[in-house]
Amino acid sequence: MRRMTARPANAHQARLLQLLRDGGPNSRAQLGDQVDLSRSKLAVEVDRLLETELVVADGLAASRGGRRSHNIRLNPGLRFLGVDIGATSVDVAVTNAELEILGHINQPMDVREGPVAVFEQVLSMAAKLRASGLAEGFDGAGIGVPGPVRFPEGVPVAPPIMPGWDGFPVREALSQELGCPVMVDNDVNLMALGEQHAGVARTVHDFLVVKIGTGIGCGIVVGGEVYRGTTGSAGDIGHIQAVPDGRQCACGNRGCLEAHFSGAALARDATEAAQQGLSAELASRLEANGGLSAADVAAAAAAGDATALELIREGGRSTGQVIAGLVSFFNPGLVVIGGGVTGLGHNLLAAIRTQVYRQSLPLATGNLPIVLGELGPTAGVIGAARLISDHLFSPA
Amino acid sequence: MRRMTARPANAHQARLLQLLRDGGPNSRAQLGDQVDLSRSKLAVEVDRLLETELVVADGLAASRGGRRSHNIRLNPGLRFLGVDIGATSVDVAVTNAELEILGHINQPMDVREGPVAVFEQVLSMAAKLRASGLAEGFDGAGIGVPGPVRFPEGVPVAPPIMPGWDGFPVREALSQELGCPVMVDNDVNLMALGEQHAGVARTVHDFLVVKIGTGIGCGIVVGGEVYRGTTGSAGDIGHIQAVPDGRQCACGNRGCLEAHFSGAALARDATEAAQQGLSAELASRLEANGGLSAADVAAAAAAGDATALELIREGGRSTGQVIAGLVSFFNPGLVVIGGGVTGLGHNLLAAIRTQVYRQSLPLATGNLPIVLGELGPTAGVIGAARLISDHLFSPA
DNA sequence: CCTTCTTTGTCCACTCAGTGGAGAAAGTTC
DNA sequence: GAACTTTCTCCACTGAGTGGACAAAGAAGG
Repeated sequence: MRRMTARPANAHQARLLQLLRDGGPNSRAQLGDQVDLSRSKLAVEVDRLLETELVVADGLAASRGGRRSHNIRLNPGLRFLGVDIGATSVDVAVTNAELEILGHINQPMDVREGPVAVFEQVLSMAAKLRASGLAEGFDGAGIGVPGPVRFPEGVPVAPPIMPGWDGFPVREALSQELGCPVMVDNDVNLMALGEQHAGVARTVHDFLVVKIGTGIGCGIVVGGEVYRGTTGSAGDIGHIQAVPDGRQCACGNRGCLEAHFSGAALARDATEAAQQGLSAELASRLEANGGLSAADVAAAAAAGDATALELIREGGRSTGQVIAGLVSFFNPGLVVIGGGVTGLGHNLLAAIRTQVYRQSLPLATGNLPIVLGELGPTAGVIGAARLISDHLFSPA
Repeated sequence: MRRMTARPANAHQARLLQLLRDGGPNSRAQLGDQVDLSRSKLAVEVDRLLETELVVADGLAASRGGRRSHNIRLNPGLRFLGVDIGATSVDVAVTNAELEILGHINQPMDVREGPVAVFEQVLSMAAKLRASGLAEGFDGAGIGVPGPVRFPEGVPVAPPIMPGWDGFPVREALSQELGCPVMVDNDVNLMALGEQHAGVARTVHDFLVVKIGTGIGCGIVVGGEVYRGTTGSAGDIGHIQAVPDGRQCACGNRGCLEAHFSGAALARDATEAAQQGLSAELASRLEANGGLSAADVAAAAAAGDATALELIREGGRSTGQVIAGLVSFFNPGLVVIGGGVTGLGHNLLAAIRTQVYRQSLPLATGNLPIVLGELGPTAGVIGAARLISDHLFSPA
C-alpha cells in the first residue's frame, strides 16, 4: 500500500482527525455535534480529507432516526509504529490510526549496547511485525528512550544509563531507515501519554506518572500537554534525596531515591537479605534462579514472606516521601504509578499512599487518587503511537 | 474621569493592547512590524480601539525617514490598583496602563484580623492614593493573598495562616467596593508575574519563584503562564520535609521546610541563640528592640557575627535541599529567590546555590541561574496589576 | 533648491472562509 | 400511509482580511 504523506491543511481538519482517532468512526452529523462548524463547512472539510485518503467512507452509521448517514473513519490502512526502549528490554508494536494495538513484541535487550545495535534489533522486530501481515509499511513512528531527550530535534542528551547515546540523532536515523516521520521522547513521557490516551488519566488535565522500573522517572502533564522542562530533563526524580546520608548512588550523591528503591535496588536488597539468611523464601528463589529480580520479591511477598513485604514497604515509604513533596509542589489531580515494579501491586501502592496522605497537606491530597497504571507494558507503545499521531494530525 | 469599561473585541485588539502595555507608545507602522496583519486591517483595528478610548493618539513618533507617523498609546488616564496582602503587612500601589507604579504605600497589618478589617484598611489606602491625585478611580484591581486561591472564583481556600478567610468572596466583595473588575491570586504567583513582566524573568518561559517571607511558597510558571494546580495549592512547598524527624511544625508533621527556615523560624532561632549567649551581637539587638526579626539577623551577619551567618547558612542549606528536588523535577530555566528575607542577600543565595548545584544533576543545573528578584517589595503589586491587565486586555 | 527614494497612511476592489436557510433524500413512529 | 426527524447538498450572502494603487510627508544627495 502506498504510504500516506498528506497532512491536515488547517486546524479544522486536524481537529476532525483527532476526533476520529479518539472516538472511532463517526457520521458527519456526529462530528458536527462535536466541532462547532456549520454543516456546509464541515462537509467541505470532510470532502477534502476524503480526497487526501487520510479518511475513508465506511458504510452506514447507526441510525438515530431520520435519513441514513454514512460513517467516516480514518483510513484503516494507516499504520503507526510504537517503540519503547527500556533499560533491559524493547517493546515494539503496530497500531492502526485509532491507536489500537494490532501486534506487539517484547524482547530483552541492553541499551548499553549502544544505538546501532539497538536499532538493528528494533528494525528487525518491526520487520517481523510487517512480515506477519499487520502492515505493509509505516506512516509514522514514535520512539521512547530511557533518558532525557532534546525534544524538538529528537536527540538524547547526557543520558546517565545509556552512554553512547548522547547526541545520537535518533529521530533522523530512524526516519531514514523507516522512511516515515519519527518523533522521539523520554519513555516516561510516553507512558504518561499512553495513560492519558487510553488509560486511567483520560479525564484529568494535570497529573503525574511515576514509573518505577530499572530506574525511577516521572512524567508531568500540565493542561493536557506533556511538560518536558528547559533542557528535556523534567521529571528526573530518581536522584532526589529520599534518605539523608543514605546509600551511595552512582551519581555521586548519597540517599538518592533510585539508590534506595528501583528494580535494580530492590533486586540487590533482596539478594543481600537472602544471603544473610533473613528469608528462606528469597534464599530458595535465589538458589533456583541464580539471581533475584523485582518479580521474585513480588512472588515472595504474595507468598507471605515478611522480609519481602518489608522491603516493599520500605521502598514505598521512600517513594511516597518523594512523591509527597511533588504533590505539595505540583498539586496534581491524579498520580499514576507504573513501570516494571507494578507487579508489587497493592502492597507498594498502600505504602506510597500512606506516606503521601500523611505528609502532604489536605488541600492537595483531599481528592487525589493515587492509582496503578491501567495499561501495563503497553502504555509506552500506545504513548509512542499517540506522540507521532499528535504530530501528524496537526496542521503542517 | 469616566472609567473605561470597554474590552478588546477580538484577539487582534487584545494583542495590540498587550504590545502597547509592554512596549509603550508605538506608531501604527511599528505595531504593524510586530503583529503580522496587513496595514489596512491594522488601521481598522486601531481605529476601533481609538473609538473605545482604550488607546489615544499621542503626537508624532520618532521619524524613521519618510512620512511622519503619529504615536498610539494606551489611554494615559487608565489606572490599575495592585494590592499585595502579606502575612504581616499590605502593599497597595497605583499603576498606569503600562504598569508603571505611580504611587505605592506599605503598611503593617496582621492578616489574622480577618477579611473585613483588612479590606477596610486596603480601601482606605486606596482612597489615600486616589486623594493624592494619582487616580480618580480604578479600571481594574489585582489582589494577592498569602494562601491558596480558587482562581476562577477568586476565593481563598483553606488558607493555613489566615483563618477566617476560607471561602470569603474576595473578588466579589472588592469588585463591589471598588466598582471595577477584580482578580485574586496567591501572593507568590503575583510575585512571579511581576518578575516576569518587569524583573529578572522577562525572557524565560519556565521558571520558579521561591518567596521566603513569614512562610515559604513557590510560584510556578510553565510556558509563560502561571500554573496553579488542580485545587489552587500548587507551589505550597513550605511543608515539604526538609529535615527528617526535624522540628515540630504547626501542620502536625516534623521537619517541614517552613519550621526550619522562614522569617518566623529565623527570628525564633536568633532569639534562642541570643538568649543562650551564643552571640553578643544578637543579644544586644534583642535587648535594644525587645525582639528579633530577619532584618536583625541580616544586620548581624553583615557585621560579621558568626552565629547569625551560620543561621543563614543553615537555612540556605534546608531551602537549597528542597529547591534541588524541585529543580530535578521541574527542570526550570531560572530560579528566583524573593520575599522578605532577601535582606539576607548573598549569604543566603550562596548557601542555596551550593546545595542545589551539589544535589541536582548537571543536565538540570548546567545553565540554571539562581538569582535574587529584581523588584523587591514591588514585585507583588506589579504582578497584581499585570494579572488584572491580562484579564482586561483579552477578548471578552 | 529640486529630484529621487523611502516611509507612512488611506482607499478600494477582490478573495475566501464560513454561515444559515431552502429543499431533497431517507429514515422512524404511530 | 401521514407526519415528523435526521442527514445531506446546494447556494446566495456576509464579513474578515489582503494587497495593490495612490497620496502625503519626510530624508538624502547633488
